[in-house]
Amino acid sequence: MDDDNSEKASPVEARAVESRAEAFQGVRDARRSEVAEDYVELIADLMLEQGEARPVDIAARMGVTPPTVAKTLDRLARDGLVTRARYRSVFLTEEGRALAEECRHRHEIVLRFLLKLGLDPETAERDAEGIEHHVSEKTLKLFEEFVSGS
Amino acid sequence: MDDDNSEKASPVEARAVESRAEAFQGVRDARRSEVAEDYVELIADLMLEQGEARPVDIAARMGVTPPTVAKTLDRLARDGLVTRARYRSVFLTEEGRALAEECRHRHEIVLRFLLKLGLDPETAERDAEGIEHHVSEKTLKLFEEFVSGS
DNA sequence: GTGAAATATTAGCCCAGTCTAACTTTATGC
DNA sequence: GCATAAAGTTAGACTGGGCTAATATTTCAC
Repeated sequence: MDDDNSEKASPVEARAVESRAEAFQGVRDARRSEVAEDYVELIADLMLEQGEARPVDIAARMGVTPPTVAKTLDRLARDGLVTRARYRSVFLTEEGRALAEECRHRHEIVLRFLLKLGLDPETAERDAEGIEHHVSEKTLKLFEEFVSGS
Repeated sequence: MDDDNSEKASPVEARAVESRAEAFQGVRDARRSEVAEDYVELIADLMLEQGEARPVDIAARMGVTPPTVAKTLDRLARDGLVTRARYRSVFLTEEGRALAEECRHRHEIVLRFLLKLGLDPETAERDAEGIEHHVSEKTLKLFEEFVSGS
């Protein structure tokens, strides 16, 4: 594979290694914010549907237990995405609303893209949920073009 | 939004909630195995390139520190994906090789798909890294068709 | 073959995200 | 309006995945 086959890395190789490492770094960063994005998106949905976002409903839709929701909401509050009062529903801050809107938009595009590609709605929804957090702006743009194109 | 606007959920709504919860559950499952997949894929690459996979090289390419690699490798060994001896390179088990091959295949398809869509190689590599773990068999099939088609 | 450099490991810390069990508060039915 | 049910919280545990600092081992140059 190498021109020298030993461990003295060429500058070109070093650059490739670095770039690869950055890619993984990026994926890890995305992972960290995934849960937060899922929550704010869901909270926005619930507020639309029911006028408020109750932890018990968040738990049901996320498929986790209420204590997990509580801990996560504390973190979101700490990070300025939601406001909450004990034993009350949770609400989005301005920042939270903005993030939710951005996520909804991204989710929408990815979903429509998958559907246009010919995927069944059920699978499209599942895959979109996982994919949406890992799609760069450039890719999203291409997805958008593909959806509206022809 | 609702026909009744109260909290007594209809069976249809209950089904939707359940389905949503399962989707998130699936994403969480995928997240759990992502790191393992990245490691076995990388180990396979390194063995091809250099004949062996050393922790120090894994660390460099993953963009993490050697202790993190050590801990992860222990987990992979526990899960039967790699074998290792102290102070020695790591090797894939049969199961690990199979997983690596499957990942390589998936990665390849996702990457080629993104490139065909018109994405630049750098971004395509980054996005593929994140997306590949969240693509269902059905979607992969569609990607494959898209790549070979026309 | 020995000493320095490179590599690998261990110990110990942190945070996120999940859980169960136990407890508190709020909401509801009668 | 009170008892009970529902919802929310707290406490405590576990796992994964990251880190730094310190230690152990191997490799390599000479």
